Amino acid sequence: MDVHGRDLRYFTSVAEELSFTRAAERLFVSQPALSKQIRMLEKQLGVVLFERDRRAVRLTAVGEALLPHARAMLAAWEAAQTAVQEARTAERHTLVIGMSTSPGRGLLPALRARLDFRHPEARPILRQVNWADPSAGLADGSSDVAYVWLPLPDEDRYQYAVVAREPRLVALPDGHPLAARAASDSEGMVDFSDLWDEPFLALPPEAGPLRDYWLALDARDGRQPRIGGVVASAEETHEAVAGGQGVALLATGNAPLVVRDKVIAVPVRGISPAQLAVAACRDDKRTLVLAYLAAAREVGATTC
Amino acid sequence: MDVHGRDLRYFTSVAEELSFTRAAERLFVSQPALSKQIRMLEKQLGVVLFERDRRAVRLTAVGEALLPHARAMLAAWEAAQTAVQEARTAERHTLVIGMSTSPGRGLLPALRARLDFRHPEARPILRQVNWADPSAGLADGSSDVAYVWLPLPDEDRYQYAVVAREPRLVALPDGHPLAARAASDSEGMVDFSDLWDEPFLALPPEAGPLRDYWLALDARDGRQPRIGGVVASAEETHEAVAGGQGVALLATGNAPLVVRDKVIAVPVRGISPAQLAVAACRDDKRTLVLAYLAAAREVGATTC
DNA sequence: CGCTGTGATAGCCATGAGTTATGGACGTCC
DNA sequence: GGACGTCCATAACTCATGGCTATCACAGCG
Repeated sequence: MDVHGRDLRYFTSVAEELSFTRAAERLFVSQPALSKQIRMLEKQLGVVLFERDRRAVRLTAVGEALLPHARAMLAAWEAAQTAVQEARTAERHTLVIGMSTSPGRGLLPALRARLDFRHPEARPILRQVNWADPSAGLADGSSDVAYVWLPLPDEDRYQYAVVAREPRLVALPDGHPLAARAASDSEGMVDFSDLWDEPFLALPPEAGPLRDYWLALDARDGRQPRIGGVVASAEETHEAVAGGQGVALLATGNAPLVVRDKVIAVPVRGISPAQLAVAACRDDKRTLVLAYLAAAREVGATTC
Repeated sequence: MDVHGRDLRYFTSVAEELSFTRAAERLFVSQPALSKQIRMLEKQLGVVLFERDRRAVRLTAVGEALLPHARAMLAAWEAAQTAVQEARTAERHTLVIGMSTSPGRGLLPALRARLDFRHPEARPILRQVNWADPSAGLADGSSDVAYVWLPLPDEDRYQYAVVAREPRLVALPDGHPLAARAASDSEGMVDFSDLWDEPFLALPPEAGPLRDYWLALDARDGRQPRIGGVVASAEETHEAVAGGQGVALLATGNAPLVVRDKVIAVPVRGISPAQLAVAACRDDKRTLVLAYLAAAREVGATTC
């Protein structure tokens, strides 16, 4: 039914040398082994491939018919092997970088430059992941490294480096009463306690602890937040805030993505700053991944 | 180094089914066997071909790269097999008919018709063989059946059927004294004893007993013949006789090939008639060979 | 909770591909 | 003409491999 590639190699060698002994030493096997294999091949095909005269070995018509096919298959296998190796190195040099929204803040070019310097062969690929996955693709392996907001669910499964630490703002419709209150504040801020009764836009439930974090559950003294809607992208957030469905906490660096038209953002007193990190799976020891994390640590040291 | 075709089959099956279990039953092997083989293939190539998630199996980028090559090789093997089978049937239907000179006497068409009747698929091929080989290619296997003159060297190696039995003539230059003697003979013949001292044209030494036969050694009472030259074809014989190098014995049916211009042929008294046979190797039991011999026997029964 | 379906693992066995040693048929050389 | 060398085939053995069954671990589902 099938052939072993080896048998084809043996066959072509004997066909080229027209001698079992010489072919055997060219193939680095013993002559009886070669004889036997050729016999097995002939038996399998039900034909005679070589005419073993006392003094000479020569191809039969059938052998002649097989030879070009055998050569073609061997060449095809060579090609297949190189294709596999190429795919493998391409894969080794590819780094899939997951992110929810563009991390901005000049982070991507800064890290890219550091990666390029150490690993010019690297081929980083940027990948947008829905906000519903707080690990930005790490959890299901679709990203090698990712820009994530802390805290991560299952945080001990990951290794990470914080690259930005920024106060959180609240996004409001521009006519909102709290906007005026902030304007009258000495620092232009609002207290989070003033937001307790506001309807909030939340991440999808799958986001787990991250959803809680952006609702600032820990700063509510045990009170349940009112959920005004679920959003899974900057665009949705803008629309929902402008439409009066609720307010939403934002990292400072993300404000430009949401603040326009009828939406403003105001700093909030009494909640912890947001932390953006570059993360990877804890057990991932691949060179490029570690290099990207190292770059993140360097950049993080200067920006935080 | 090489692959077993089976592994490629297994690989493509799993790639198509994206399930080891289903692929295994499609391949009529157990699921563990399939798992193991795929692992071995991956180990051999040093790459991961499938990503086995708990719930799903999918091709890696490397697997994707291998798949088309694997398919191509399987297709190539299919093609190779059909090529071999075609060559085999072509070979089975081919009958190489060896002959020294054209046997003439209407034998070829008569036998051809009988062969066609029984085996319309047969593809007889006529092959001219030098007179130096009295077996007309049977000895070295280059002919399957052959028109030969008896006696054959190693006669027990062959099976044969006599298809013509004819008096032998002697070819002479037209001015030769024996031509006149024959003309005055009551039966228009010469006695072989009259030829004892003539120079004879002989077959090459390799022809063995056949050379002796056409020198009619047995009718010389122990006297050695004088050899006027060596000939290996009808054309050479004509030239040599016409040129006076010597005389030569001929089968009646072959006379037309030699007798023209300055060469005549005269019946000889005192030597046995020539016997033309169709022969094959004794141990050759192939259908077409036996059929041709049977046809020869039928035709021989009517002509002898 | 147990049931089902999937892939991996373990242990067993037959086969297959390799080895060395040897045999038989020719050529060749002294 | 006998000794030897060459070449392919055969024999006997070893060990890896490909197959099997039985079983486990885990996820999804009723």
